[in-house]
Amino acid sequence: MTRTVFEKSDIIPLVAEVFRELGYEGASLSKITARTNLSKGSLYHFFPGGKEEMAAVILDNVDQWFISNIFEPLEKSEPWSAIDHMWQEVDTYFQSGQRICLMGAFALDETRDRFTTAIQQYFVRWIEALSAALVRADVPKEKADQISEETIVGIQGGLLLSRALNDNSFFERTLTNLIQRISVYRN
Amino acid sequence: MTRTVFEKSDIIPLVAEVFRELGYEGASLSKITARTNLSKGSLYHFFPGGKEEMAAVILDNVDQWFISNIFEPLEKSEPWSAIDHMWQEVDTYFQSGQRICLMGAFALDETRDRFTTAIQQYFVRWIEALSAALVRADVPKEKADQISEETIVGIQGGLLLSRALNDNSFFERTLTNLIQRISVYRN
DNA sequence: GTCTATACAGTGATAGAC
DNA sequence: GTCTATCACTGTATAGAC
Repeated sequence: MTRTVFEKSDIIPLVAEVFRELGYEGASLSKITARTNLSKGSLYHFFPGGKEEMAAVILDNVDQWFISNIFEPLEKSEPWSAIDHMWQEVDTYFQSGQRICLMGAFALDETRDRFTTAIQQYFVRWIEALSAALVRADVPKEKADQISEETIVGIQGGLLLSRALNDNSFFERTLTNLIQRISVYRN
Repeated sequence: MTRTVFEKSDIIPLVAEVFRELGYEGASLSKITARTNLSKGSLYHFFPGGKEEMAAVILDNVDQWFISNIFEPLEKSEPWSAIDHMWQEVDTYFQSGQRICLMGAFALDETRDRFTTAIQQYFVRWIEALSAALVRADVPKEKADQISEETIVGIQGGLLLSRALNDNSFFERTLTNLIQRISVYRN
């Protein structure tokens, strides 16, 4: 019998999706085994620290993705092209609002206290990277900080309400408004 | 031995706080018995439907509170005084960002699917009530809808980030910005 | 590296005494 | 209306065969 052998990197996105859909407490090992087609034994081979390690690795993975695809461009590339790029990446990453933000979801219950620094760093870096880009685009620092915070607030709030209302168009509408609002500072 | 006899209405806020802190899955009956000083037997006396009924009753309670204190004023009172009143109530209800929104938290995992209509109705009514107030304040309907959505998005996103960053000042800052933004339409 | 079998604490829920 | 005792089940985690 042929058996598909998985690498850890193949499993992570599968497990991530379970956490995303069910939350930390809701993502039971049985749900995870069902989704990955891996037994508990195998899961513990990859993640000796169990469920908590799985979540930690996944959060790190999410963070790395955002660093590569969003934060570093904001920090290094030409500001407005990086910002334009951010909107595209955000829209596809969150699947137009059908996918939630794991960092945000974990922040809303006591799961936050397990992963305090990971969650905090993610949002701090996002806000600071966007603000820095705006500053490089000649927006005054104080104003840039404010717009950046409002933008990340808008993205997270938009994702939440998109799910709460079960309305796919809601997140798109939120993004459109945010883009319009930030574009005022374009020359 | 004197025993304090509880009424259902006394228990609800205690149980609500457990759900708020731990989420639906995290709020185990043992945590709830500990917080209420009531045995499982007593809890099932008040809530024969168990945990799901507890959450449903609590969500209904939250909804009723918002209807009385925020939605109806927005729908009936002088628009700008109702909106001013909303900001005050929101700030104290969410304890300047230290308390999360149960409706929002439940929306972010599969708990949403247990309470779809309750969550949906809450946010729909809030958005529509605020928009209606703005329309009565002579803001064009389309613009009013947009501002209203942006405002509720801002409140929810602000609550989320306030917790994620563990920064009490964040929610206050968000509220200040939202108030400033909406006040542009004041005459 | 994958599995099955198992341990054992905790889960939501019920029965029945007081 | 409150409790204790107990239920069946699921939770995370581990041991050890292959």
